[in-house]
Amino acid sequence: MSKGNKITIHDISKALNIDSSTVSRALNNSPRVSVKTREKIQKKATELGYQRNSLASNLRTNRTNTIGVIIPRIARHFFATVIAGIEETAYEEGYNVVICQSLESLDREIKIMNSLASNRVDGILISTSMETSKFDHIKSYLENNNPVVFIDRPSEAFPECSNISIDNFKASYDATKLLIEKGRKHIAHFSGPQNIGLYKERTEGYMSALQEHNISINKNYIFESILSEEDGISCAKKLLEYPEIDGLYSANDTAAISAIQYLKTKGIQIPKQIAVIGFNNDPISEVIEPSLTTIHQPGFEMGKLATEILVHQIKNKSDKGIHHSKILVPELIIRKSSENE
Amino acid sequence: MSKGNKITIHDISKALNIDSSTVSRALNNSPRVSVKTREKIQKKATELGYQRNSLASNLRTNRTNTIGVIIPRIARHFFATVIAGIEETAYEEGYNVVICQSLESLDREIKIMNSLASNRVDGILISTSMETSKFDHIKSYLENNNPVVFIDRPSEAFPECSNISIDNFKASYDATKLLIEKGRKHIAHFSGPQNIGLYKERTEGYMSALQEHNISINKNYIFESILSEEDGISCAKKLLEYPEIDGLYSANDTAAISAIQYLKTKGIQIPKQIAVIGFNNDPISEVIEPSLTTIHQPGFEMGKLATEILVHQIKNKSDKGIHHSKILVPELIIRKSSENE
DNA sequence: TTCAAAAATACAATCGATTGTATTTTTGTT
DNA sequence: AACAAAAATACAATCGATTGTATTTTTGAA
Repeated sequence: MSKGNKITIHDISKALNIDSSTVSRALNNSPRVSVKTREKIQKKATELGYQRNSLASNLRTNRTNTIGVIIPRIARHFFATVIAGIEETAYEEGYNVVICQSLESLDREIKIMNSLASNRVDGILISTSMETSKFDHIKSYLENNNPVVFIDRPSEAFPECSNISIDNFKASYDATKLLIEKGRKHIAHFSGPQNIGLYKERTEGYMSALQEHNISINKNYIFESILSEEDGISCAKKLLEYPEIDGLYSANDTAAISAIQYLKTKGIQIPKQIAVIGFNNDPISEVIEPSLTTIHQPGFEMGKLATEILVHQIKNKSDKGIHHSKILVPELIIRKSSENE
Repeated sequence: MSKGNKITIHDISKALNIDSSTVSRALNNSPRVSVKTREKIQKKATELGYQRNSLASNLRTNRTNTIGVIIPRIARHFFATVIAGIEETAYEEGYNVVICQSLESLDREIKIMNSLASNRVDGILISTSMETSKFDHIKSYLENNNPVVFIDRPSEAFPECSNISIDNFKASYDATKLLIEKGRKHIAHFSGPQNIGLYKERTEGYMSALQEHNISINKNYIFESILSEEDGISCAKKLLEYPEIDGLYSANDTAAISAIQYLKTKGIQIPKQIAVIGFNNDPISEVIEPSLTTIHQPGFEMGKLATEILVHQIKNKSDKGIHHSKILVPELIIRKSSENE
């Protein structure tokens, strides 16, 4: 037993002189096995330390009861909440979850996708990497009749797939509007890579709010980067070249926070001189001083919703081709960094 | 092809009129297949969109090239860095990684363990949950001749297993000593569950530093909890009942940070009135004001090291029973919360 | 040209569980 | 007691890939 030779149903079968098919059925609580035999078999199974070999089972049944999840980075607060939502729903529905991080690399994303496919997960939830502009890997997975649901970063490439996202335009519009209402006239924007729809929408929301309030758009006030901590600092440096700037809307918290810290070292008073709004509601945003006004994305619900849709598609393969996309509404959380005391 | 009927080696075999064994060997680049046939087969494979069924392959070979990882919570900064280290080494060595979070629940930990075992992962890296005081699930996994390496929360229950941990005693001792050297006389301690070795060691380090500096230990100054955000606040409340307290060493950053925030609302000046040191070097610790003196654990290296050992054990099953435990040295990061200006 | 050695390929069993069908046993009715 | 129906169990094929052994083909030296 402790020799590492794993116990199989055939071992139980031999030990009790009962056919392995009956053993299999007994262990799966099939009504085709009498209660008496079933109990005998289950007792022997625990006695021998039997543990089902899922590889064999999944191979035979052609199902793994497993959902693959591909996200850029598990350490990011937003994605951590998405995962929590995914796991909650998945476990309720009896599915296992395999979490993989692409680290924003297309190459890794492709490798992960192949690995999940070859391990025959029943479906995939994906938030594509920043580098993902080709979709061949997703296309070929879909062509094998596997369901995919996109989270947070929707893909126009597959109209038959569901997208769970938020209204980035509106969130950005509202954030920028708040700054305008607070009397800010020269509002800068830290924007993300414009090839990613989500960041493009955020920039558009910003611009639209300015326009509708008759503030002309100054391209010099828009600083594009991948919004890392370092980018926040270097963009803040550039921002200081325009002393008239009195407001900043950053497309994520990371850059907003490092910018605030840098600006404070330069003696700039936040929010008095420059009011700041971020995006994501990272835990740090509540702790930094001044606390950061930001936009909360309902990550947990997004995860739940995406999983519900995916599970539905797994269970009803015929439903393929019908998308159930949802655009959720994020919430503007007003803290001190945007207020005039 | 797009009907969802996955292509197998037998489809390729029929299409080319070559035996499936040769197809299998060709796809695995076996030298037993001539270059000419191999290329023909590989061409046809891509043409048909073939993708290896890992379930079948793993069942046959009795290896999955996969490492299971069980940790309490992926969202915690320390564990996120551990995972980064694990993934880096694992991928270098050609292993996949399955990450699972127990959410500090023994029940979930057991379920995950069974699932990983039944999916026949080649080995498991585990940081046990706070609730884990029985080890039957680990024992039975080990008895099946599978390797396990413990990370961060070592287990004395299995002397044959490797533990990768840090010197919690020394780290705590050093932190407390720093507070003493800064002239603090009445130092409180937020301690974690004492049934967990790691937290016990931290408390002992604290006590030992006091003793060696001839400061008597006041049990009232030790506040035990699971060190959540809420615990930080409630312990801080209790701490205020002892106005003489002028120093605080918390066994994690989370509690230290929420305590600081609470104390600030009560008009307490940090570090002037109470100097604070945390544990973990969470990203927030750098941002909070005053920035938090804390202890950095080398999570990335711990992950790498643990994975190296596990992979070694997987490859050399005979090595079982020889442990290669390592105790790494954490680093005290001195910031403002412990300084006298 | 012949033939043994080497190279290439084919055959067939196997991994462990599932499941449709066939067979045996039990049950209950007359 | 006889027998059909129902219940319980056994038989055997299968999922897709791997691998030891057997067979066929090719190569090259005599």
